[in-house]
Amino acid sequence: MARTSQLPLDLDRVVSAAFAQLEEDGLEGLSMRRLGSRLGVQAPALYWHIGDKAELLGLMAREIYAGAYAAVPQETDWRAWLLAFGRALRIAFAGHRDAARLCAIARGPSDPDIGEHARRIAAPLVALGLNQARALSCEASVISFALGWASFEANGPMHDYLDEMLNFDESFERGLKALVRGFEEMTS
Amino acid sequence: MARTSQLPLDLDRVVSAAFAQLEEDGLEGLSMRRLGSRLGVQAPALYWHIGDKAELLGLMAREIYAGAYAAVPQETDWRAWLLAFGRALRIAFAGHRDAARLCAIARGPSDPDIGEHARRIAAPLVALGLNQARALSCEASVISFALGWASFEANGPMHDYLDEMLNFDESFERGLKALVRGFEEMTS
DNA sequence: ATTGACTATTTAACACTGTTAAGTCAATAG
DNA sequence: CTATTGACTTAACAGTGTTAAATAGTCAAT
Repeated sequence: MARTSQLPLDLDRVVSAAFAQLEEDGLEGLSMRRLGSRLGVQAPALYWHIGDKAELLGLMAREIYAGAYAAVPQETDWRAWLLAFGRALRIAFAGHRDAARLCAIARGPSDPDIGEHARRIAAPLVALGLNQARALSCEASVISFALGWASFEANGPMHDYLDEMLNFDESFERGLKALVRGFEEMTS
Repeated sequence: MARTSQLPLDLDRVVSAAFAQLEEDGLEGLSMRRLGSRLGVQAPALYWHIGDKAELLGLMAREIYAGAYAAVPQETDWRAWLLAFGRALRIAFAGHRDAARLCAIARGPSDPDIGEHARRIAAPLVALGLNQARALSCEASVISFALGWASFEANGPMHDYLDEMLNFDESFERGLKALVRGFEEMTS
Protein backbone atom coordinates (compact mmCIF):
# COMPACT_ATOMS: atom_id res chain seq x y z
CA MET A 1 0.00 0.00 0.00
CA ALA A 2 0.95 3.67 0.26
CA ARG A 3 4.56 2.87 0.08
CA THR A 4 5.79 6.28 -0.98
CA SER A 5 3.48 8.29 1.21
CA GLN A 6 6.22 8.51 3.82
CA LEU A 7 9.82 9.05 3.00
CA PRO A 8 11.73 5.85 3.64
CA LEU A 9 13.15 4.94 6.99
CA ASP A 10 16.74 5.20 7.97
CA LEU A 11 18.73 3.76 10.80
CA ASP A 12 18.53 6.86 12.97
CA ARG A 13 14.77 6.98 12.86
CA VAL A 14 14.62 3.33 13.79
CA VAL A 15 16.89 3.82 16.76
CA SER A 16 15.15 6.90 18.05
CA ALA A 17 11.77 5.25 17.65
CA ALA A 18 13.17 2.36 19.63
CA PHE A 19 14.04 4.75 22.42
CA ALA A 20 10.55 6.20 22.35
CA GLN A 21 9.11 2.71 22.48
CA LEU A 22 11.40 1.84 25.36
CA GLU A 23 10.22 4.88 27.25
CA GLU A 24 6.58 4.00 26.77
CA ASP A 25 6.46 0.28 27.33
CA GLY A 26 9.77 -0.70 28.83
CA LEU A 27 12.19 -3.30 27.63
CA GLU A 28 9.68 -6.12 27.28
CA GLY A 29 7.40 -3.84 25.30
CA LEU A 30 10.14 -3.21 22.79
CA SER A 31 9.22 -5.78 20.19
CA MET A 32 9.91 -5.62 16.49
CA ARG A 33 6.24 -5.54 15.61
CA ARG A 34 5.42 -2.75 17.98
CA LEU A 35 8.44 -0.79 16.90
CA GLY A 36 7.40 -1.30 13.30
CA SER A 37 3.86 -0.15 13.89
CA ARG A 38 5.15 2.96 15.63
CA LEU A 39 7.03 3.73 12.44
CA GLY A 40 4.04 2.90 10.25
CA VAL A 41 5.75 -0.18 8.90
CA GLN A 42 5.60 -3.93 9.22
CA ALA A 43 8.11 -5.64 11.43
CA PRO A 44 10.19 -7.34 8.73
CA ALA A 45 10.87 -3.97 7.14
CA LEU A 46 13.14 -3.22 10.06
CA TYR A 47 15.45 -5.99 8.96
CA TRP A 48 16.32 -3.95 5.94
CA HIS A 49 18.04 -1.42 8.18
CA ILE A 50 19.18 -3.74 10.91
CA GLY A 51 20.63 -7.21 11.02
CA ASP A 52 19.33 -8.27 14.33
CA LYS A 53 17.37 -7.16 17.33
CA ALA A 54 20.57 -7.58 19.28
CA GLU A 55 22.24 -5.14 16.94
CA LEU A 56 19.51 -2.62 17.61
CA LEU A 57 19.97 -2.99 21.34
CA GLY A 58 23.68 -2.61 20.83
CA LEU A 59 23.18 0.65 18.99
CA MET A 60 20.92 1.90 21.76
CA ALA A 61 23.46 1.04 24.41
CA ARG A 62 26.17 2.68 22.39
CA GLU A 63 24.10 5.84 22.20
CA ILE A 64 23.57 5.87 25.94
CA TYR A 65 27.29 5.57 26.58
CA ALA A 66 28.06 8.15 23.92
CA GLY A 67 25.69 10.57 25.61
CA ALA A 68 27.46 10.10 28.90
CA TYR A 69 30.87 10.70 27.36
CA ALA A 70 29.63 13.81 25.63
CA ALA A 71 28.18 15.16 28.85
CA VAL A 72 31.49 15.17 30.70
CA PRO A 73 32.83 18.71 30.81
CA GLN A 74 36.46 19.42 30.16
CA GLU A 75 38.42 18.89 33.33
CA THR A 76 41.95 19.69 34.39
CA ASP A 77 42.36 16.68 36.63
CA TRP A 78 41.86 13.03 35.88
CA ARG A 79 40.18 12.46 39.23
CA ALA A 80 37.68 15.21 38.50
CA TRP A 81 37.11 13.74 35.06
CA LEU A 82 36.37 10.30 36.49
CA LEU A 83 33.95 11.74 38.99
CA ALA A 84 32.15 13.72 36.31
CA PHE A 85 32.10 10.67 34.09
CA GLY A 86 30.57 8.54 36.80
CA ARG A 87 27.86 11.09 37.46
CA ALA A 88 27.17 11.47 33.75
CA LEU A 89 26.77 7.71 33.45
CA ARG A 90 24.36 7.65 36.33
CA ILE A 91 22.30 10.38 34.71
CA ALA A 92 22.43 8.61 31.36
CA PHE A 93 21.24 5.35 32.87
CA ALA A 94 18.51 7.06 34.80
CA GLY A 95 17.49 9.04 31.74
CA HIS A 96 16.00 6.13 29.85
CA ARG A 97 13.63 3.59 31.27
CA ASP A 98 15.28 0.17 31.70
CA ALA A 99 18.56 1.58 30.47
CA ALA A 100 20.57 -0.47 32.92
CA ARG A 101 18.97 -3.74 31.91
CA LEU A 102 19.39 -2.81 28.30
CA CYS A 103 23.10 -2.08 28.70
CA ALA A 104 23.64 -5.21 30.73
CA ILE A 105 22.10 -7.32 27.97
CA ALA A 106 23.33 -5.52 24.90
CA ARG A 107 26.41 -6.64 23.13
CA GLY A 108 29.24 -4.24 22.57
CA PRO A 109 30.53 -2.76 19.36
CA SER A 110 31.50 -5.14 16.61
CA ASP A 111 34.11 -2.59 15.80
CA PRO A 112 36.87 -3.98 13.64
CA ASP A 113 39.42 -1.22 14.26
CA ILE A 114 40.12 -2.39 17.75
CA GLY A 115 42.93 -0.21 19.00
CA GLU A 116 41.46 2.98 17.64
CA HIS A 117 38.26 2.78 19.62
CA ALA A 118 40.12 2.04 22.81
CA ARG A 119 42.40 4.97 22.17
CA ARG A 120 39.49 7.31 21.61
CA ILE A 121 37.81 6.12 24.79
CA ALA A 122 40.92 6.57 26.84
CA ALA A 123 41.84 9.88 25.26
CA PRO A 124 40.39 12.26 27.86
CA LEU A 125 42.30 10.55 30.65
CA VAL A 126 45.48 10.19 28.66
CA ALA A 127 45.32 13.91 27.99
CA LEU A 128 45.29 14.40 31.74
CA GLY A 129 48.41 12.40 32.35
CA LEU A 130 47.45 8.75 32.71
CA ASN A 131 48.93 6.10 30.48
CA GLN A 132 46.48 4.23 28.33
CA ALA A 133 46.35 0.95 30.21
CA ARG A 134 45.68 2.72 33.46
CA ALA A 135 43.10 4.98 31.84
CA LEU A 136 41.19 2.01 30.48
CA SER A 137 41.38 0.24 33.78
CA CYS A 138 40.02 3.21 35.72
CA GLU A 139 37.29 3.85 33.22
CA ALA A 140 36.26 0.22 33.27
CA SER A 141 35.91 0.42 37.03
CA VAL A 142 33.81 3.55 36.94
CA ILE A 143 31.60 2.17 34.19
CA SER A 144 31.18 -1.06 36.11
CA PHE A 145 30.28 0.77 39.26
CA ALA A 146 27.74 3.00 37.57
CA LEU A 147 26.23 0.21 35.51
CA GLY A 148 26.03 -2.11 38.46
CA TRP A 149 24.55 0.59 40.60
CA ALA A 150 21.90 1.33 38.02
CA SER A 151 21.02 -2.35 37.77
CA PHE A 152 20.93 -2.60 41.51
CA GLU A 153 18.81 0.49 41.89
CA ALA A 154 16.44 -0.29 39.04
CA ASN A 155 15.50 -3.53 40.74
CA GLY A 156 12.00 -2.64 41.82
CA PRO A 157 11.38 -4.72 44.93
CA MET A 158 14.95 -4.31 46.08
CA HIS A 159 14.57 -0.59 45.73
CA ASP A 160 11.26 -0.49 47.53
CA TYR A 161 12.52 -2.29 50.52
CA LEU A 162 15.90 -0.63 50.75
CA ASP A 163 14.96 2.96 50.18
CA GLU A 164 13.75 3.34 53.71
CA MET A 165 17.23 2.63 55.00
CA LEU A 166 19.45 3.73 52.16
CA ASN A 167 19.71 7.03 50.37
CA PHE A 168 20.53 5.95 46.85
CA ASP A 169 21.78 9.29 45.55
CA GLU A 170 24.02 9.86 48.50
CA SER A 171 25.30 6.30 48.58
CA PHE A 172 26.15 6.37 44.90
CA GLU A 173 28.04 9.57 45.41
CA ARG A 174 29.93 8.14 48.37
CA GLY A 175 30.82 5.01 46.46
CA LEU A 176 31.99 6.90 43.43
CA LYS A 177 34.08 9.24 45.50
CA ALA A 178 35.57 6.34 47.38
CA LEU A 179 36.48 4.59 44.16
CA VAL A 180 38.21 7.61 42.68
CA ARG A 181 39.98 8.53 45.87
CA GLY A 182 41.14 4.96 46.06
CA PHE A 183 42.67 5.30 42.63
CA GLU A 184 44.34 8.49 43.70
CA GLU A 185 45.98 6.70 46.58
CA MET A 186 47.41 4.07 44.30
CA THR A 187 49.20 6.57 42.13
CA SER A 188 50.97 8.47 44.85
CA MET B 1 1.02 -41.13 31.79
CA ALA B 2 3.39 -42.54 34.37
CA ARG B 3 2.63 -39.85 36.85
CA THR B 4 3.85 -41.67 39.90
CA SER B 5 6.92 -43.19 38.34
CA GLN B 6 8.91 -40.25 39.65
CA LEU B 7 8.42 -38.72 43.01
CA PRO B 8 6.85 -35.28 42.61
CA LEU B 9 8.88 -32.19 41.99
CA ASP B 10 9.69 -29.61 44.56
CA LEU B 11 10.97 -26.08 44.31
CA ASP B 12 14.58 -27.01 44.97
CA ARG B 13 14.71 -29.51 42.13
CA VAL B 14 13.18 -26.95 39.80
CA VAL B 15 15.74 -24.33 40.72
CA SER B 16 18.71 -26.63 40.47
CA ALA B 17 17.50 -27.99 37.15
CA ALA B 18 17.22 -24.41 36.01
CA PHE B 19 20.87 -23.90 36.90
CA ALA B 20 21.82 -26.99 34.98
CA GLN B 21 19.83 -25.76 32.01
CA LEU B 22 21.48 -22.36 32.27
CA GLU B 23 24.89 -23.98 32.23
CA GLU B 24 24.08 -26.00 29.15
CA ASP B 25 22.24 -23.58 26.92
CA GLY B 26 22.70 -20.15 28.44
CA LEU B 27 20.06 -17.67 29.41
CA GLU B 28 18.14 -17.75 26.15
CA GLY B 29 18.05 -21.52 26.27
CA LEU B 30 16.38 -21.42 29.65
CA SER B 31 12.78 -21.77 28.59
CA MET B 32 9.95 -23.25 30.56
CA ARG B 33 9.41 -26.05 28.09
CA ARG B 34 13.03 -27.06 28.00
CA LEU B 35 13.28 -26.84 31.75
CA GLY B 36 10.18 -28.98 32.01
CA SER B 37 11.48 -31.60 29.64
CA ARG B 38 14.71 -31.78 31.60
CA LEU B 39 12.62 -32.63 34.63
CA GLY B 40 10.48 -35.11 32.70
CA VAL B 41 7.47 -32.89 32.95
CA GLN B 42 5.38 -30.58 30.79
CA ALA B 43 6.00 -26.86 31.05
CA PRO B 44 2.76 -25.88 32.81
CA ALA B 45 3.57 -28.25 35.64
CA LEU B 46 6.27 -25.83 36.70
CA TYR B 47 3.63 -23.25 37.48
CA TRP B 48 2.48 -25.36 40.35
CA HIS B 49 5.75 -24.71 42.13
CA ILE B 50 6.44 -21.26 40.79
CA GLY B 51 4.31 -18.22 40.09
CA ASP B 52 6.29 -16.80 37.29
CA LYS B 53 9.41 -17.22 35.24
CA ALA B 54 10.57 -13.97 36.78
CA GLU B 55 10.18 -15.54 40.20
CA LEU B 56 12.36 -18.43 39.12
CA LEU B 57 15.05 -16.07 37.90
CA GLY B 58 14.74 -14.20 41.18
CA LEU B 59 15.33 -17.39 43.13
CA MET B 60 18.35 -18.18 41.02
CA ALA B 61 19.81 -14.74 41.56
CA ARG B 62 19.15 -15.03 45.25
CA GLU B 63 21.03 -18.31 45.33
CA ILE B 64 23.99 -16.79 43.55
CA TYR B 65 24.15 -13.97 46.07
CA ALA B 66 23.65 -16.35 48.95
CA GLY B 67 26.55 -18.43 47.73
CA ALA B 68 28.77 -15.38 47.69
CA TYR B 69 27.78 -14.38 51.21
CA ALA B 70 28.42 -17.87 52.45
CA ALA B 71 31.84 -17.95 50.85
CA VAL B 72 33.13 -14.95 52.77
CA PRO B 73 35.38 -16.17 55.57
CA GLN B 74 35.17 -14.64 58.98
CA GLU B 75 37.20 -11.49 59.11
CA THR B 76 38.37 -9.22 61.89
CA ASP B 77 38.25 -6.04 59.88
CA TRP B 78 35.40 -4.56 57.87
CA ARG B 79 37.74 -3.61 55.05
CA ALA B 80 38.99 -7.14 54.77
CA TRP B 81 35.41 -8.36 54.82
CA LEU B 82 34.42 -6.08 51.97
CA LEU B 83 37.40 -7.18 49.90
CA ALA B 84 36.60 -10.81 50.49
CA PHE B 85 32.96 -10.18 49.69
CA GLY B 86 33.81 -8.49 46.42
CA ARG B 87 36.05 -11.36 45.39
CA ALA B 88 33.42 -13.89 46.38
CA LEU B 89 30.87 -12.08 44.27
CA ARG B 90 33.18 -12.11 41.31
CA ILE B 91 33.71 -15.82 41.70
CA ALA B 92 29.99 -16.40 42.11
CA PHE B 93 29.18 -14.46 38.96
CA ALA B 94 31.88 -16.21 37.01
CA GLY B 95 30.76 -19.55 38.37
CA HIS B 96 27.52 -19.75 36.41
CA ARG B 97 27.15 -19.03 32.75
CA ASP B 98 25.31 -15.76 32.09
CA ALA B 99 25.08 -15.12 35.81
CA ALA B 100 25.66 -11.41 35.43
CA ARG B 101 22.91 -10.96 32.88
CA LEU B 102 20.64 -13.07 35.01
CA CYS B 103 21.27 -10.98 38.11
CA ALA B 104 20.90 -7.75 36.19
CA ILE B 105 17.50 -8.85 34.92
CA ALA B 106 16.14 -10.69 37.92
CA ARG B 107 13.96 -8.97 40.42
CA GLY B 108 14.85 -8.98 44.07
CA PRO B 109 13.17 -10.70 46.96
CA SER B 110 9.50 -10.01 47.50
CA ASP B 111 10.31 -10.38 51.13
CA PRO B 112 7.66 -8.90 53.38
CA ASP B 113 9.75 -8.66 56.53
CA ILE B 114 11.71 -5.77 55.23
CA GLY B 115 13.93 -4.65 58.07
CA GLU B 116 14.90 -8.15 59.04
CA HIS B 117 16.47 -9.02 55.72
CA ALA B 118 18.42 -5.78 55.65
CA ARG B 119 19.65 -6.44 59.15
CA ARG B 120 20.79 -9.93 58.27
CA ILE B 121 22.60 -8.65 55.22
CA ALA B 122 24.35 -5.93 57.14
CA ALA B 123 25.14 -8.14 60.09
CA PRO B 124 28.72 -9.11 59.22
CA LEU B 125 29.74 -5.50 58.84
CA VAL B 126 27.81 -4.31 61.86
CA ALA B 127 29.63 -6.95 63.87
CA LEU B 128 32.88 -5.36 62.75
CA GLY B 129 31.94 -1.90 63.94
CA LEU B 130 29.99 -0.17 61.19
CA ASN B 131 26.53 1.19 61.79
CA GLN B 132 23.80 -0.34 59.71
CA ALA B 133 23.25 2.50 57.27
CA ARG B 134 26.90 2.68 56.47
CA ALA B 135 27.17 -1.07 56.21
CA LEU B 136 24.34 -1.22 53.68
CA SER B 137 25.80 1.64 51.72
CA CYS B 138 29.23 0.03 51.48
CA GLU B 139 27.81 -3.33 50.58
CA ALA B 140 25.64 -1.80 47.91
CA SER B 141 28.70 -0.22 46.38
CA VAL B 142 30.68 -3.44 46.38
CA ILE B 143 27.78 -5.39 44.94
CA SER B 144 27.27 -2.78 42.27
CA PHE B 145 30.91 -2.81 41.36
CA ALA B 146 31.10 -6.58 41.15
CA LEU B 147 27.82 -6.92 39.28
CA GLY B 148 28.67 -4.16 36.86
CA TRP B 149 32.09 -5.61 36.31
CA ALA B 150 30.68 -9.00 35.57
CA SER B 151 28.21 -7.52 33.09
CA PHE B 152 30.98 -5.52 31.54
CA GLU B 153 33.28 -8.47 31.31
CA ALA B 154 30.65 -10.93 30.10
CA ASN B 155 30.02 -8.76 27.08
CA GLY B 156 31.60 -10.91 24.42
CA PRO B 157 32.73 -8.47 21.74
CA MET B 158 33.73 -5.89 24.32
CA HIS B 159 35.80 -8.51 26.04
CA ASP B 160 37.42 -9.70 22.87
CA TYR B 161 38.57 -6.32 21.85
CA LEU B 162 39.65 -5.09 25.25
CA ASP B 163 41.49 -8.10 26.56
CA GLU B 164 44.54 -7.29 24.55
CA MET B 165 44.94 -4.05 26.41
CA LEU B 166 43.31 -4.75 29.73
CA ASN B 167 43.97 -7.44 32.27
CA PHE B 168 40.51 -8.09 33.63
CA ASP B 169 41.50 -9.96 36.76
CA GLU B 170 44.07 -7.41 37.74
CA SER B 171 41.86 -4.45 36.92
CA PHE B 172 38.99 -5.84 38.95
CA GLU B 173 41.30 -6.30 41.87
CA ARG B 174 42.62 -2.77 41.54
CA GLY B 175 39.14 -1.31 41.33
CA LEU B 176 37.91 -3.26 44.31
CA LYS B 177 40.89 -2.29 46.38
CA ALA B 178 40.49 1.33 45.37
CA LEU B 179 36.86 1.29 46.37
CA VAL B 180 37.50 -0.19 49.78
CA ARG B 181 40.48 2.01 50.45
CA GLY B 182 38.36 4.97 49.51
CA PHE B 183 35.82 3.95 52.12
CA GLU B 184 38.57 3.63 54.64
CA GLU B 185 39.63 7.19 53.95
CA MET B 186 36.16 8.46 54.56
CA THR B 187 35.93 6.99 58.03
CA SER B 188 39.13 8.33 59.37
C1' DA C 1 -16.09 -49.52 50.30
C1' DT C 2 -17.35 -45.08 48.66
C1' DT C 3 -17.27 -40.42 48.59
C1' DG C 4 -14.85 -36.33 48.51
C1' DA C 5 -11.14 -33.22 48.72
C1' DC C 6 -6.47 -32.10 47.67
C1' DT C 7 -2.05 -32.46 45.09
C1' DA C 8 0.32 -32.58 41.01
C1' DT C 9 0.21 -33.06 36.54
C1' DT C 10 -1.56 -33.21 31.45
C1' DT C 11 -3.55 -31.46 27.18
C1' DA C 12 -5.14 -27.66 24.52
C1' DA C 13 -5.05 -23.24 23.55
C1' DC C 14 -4.03 -18.03 23.34
C1' DA C 15 -1.49 -14.22 22.20
C1' DC C 16 2.78 -13.19 21.52
C1' DT C 17 7.95 -13.25 19.94
C1' DG C 18 12.22 -12.92 16.46
C1' DT C 19 13.19 -14.05 11.99
C1' DT C 20 13.23 -15.76 7.04
C1' DA C 21 11.46 -16.36 2.25
C1' DA C 22 9.09 -14.83 -1.39
C1' DG C 23 6.40 -11.54 -3.60
C1' DT C 24 5.32 -6.53 -4.86
C1' DC C 25 5.46 -1.88 -6.16
C1' DA C 26 7.98 2.63 -7.11
C1' DA C 27 11.86 4.86 -8.75
C1' DT C 28 15.96 5.00 -11.23
C1' DA C 29 19.56 3.81 -14.89
C1' DG C 30 20.84 2.35 -19.44
C1' DC D 1 11.03 0.67 -22.74
C1' DT D 2 13.31 -2.50 -20.05
C1' DA D 3 16.11 -3.99 -16.16
C1' DT D 4 17.78 -3.32 -11.77
C1' DT D 5 17.72 -1.98 -7.35
C1' DG D 6 15.64 -0.15 -2.90
C1' DA D 7 12.27 -0.62 0.43
C1' DC D 8 8.71 -2.70 1.75
C1' DT D 9 4.55 -6.35 2.33
C1' DT D 10 2.39 -10.71 3.19
C1' DA D 11 2.74 -15.31 4.81
C1' DA D 12 4.76 -18.40 7.44
C1' DC D 13 7.82 -21.03 10.88
C1' DA D 14 9.30 -22.32 15.17
C1' DG D 15 9.35 -20.99 19.52
C1' DT D 16 7.91 -18.23 23.88
C1' DG D 17 5.30 -17.43 28.65
C1' DT D 18 1.09 -18.35 30.50
C1' DT D 19 -3.81 -19.74 31.54
C1' DA D 20 -7.99 -22.85 31.75
C1' DA D 21 -9.84 -27.10 31.97
C1' DA D 22 -9.57 -31.89 32.37
C1' DT D 23 -7.44 -35.82 34.74
C1' DA D 24 -5.06 -39.15 37.55
C1' DG D 25 -3.27 -40.38 42.07
C1' DT D 26 -3.45 -40.22 47.14
C1' DC D 27 -5.37 -39.71 51.34
C1' DA D 28 -9.09 -38.99 55.05
C1' DA D 29 -13.64 -39.44 56.59
C1' DT D 30 -18.02 -41.37 56.33
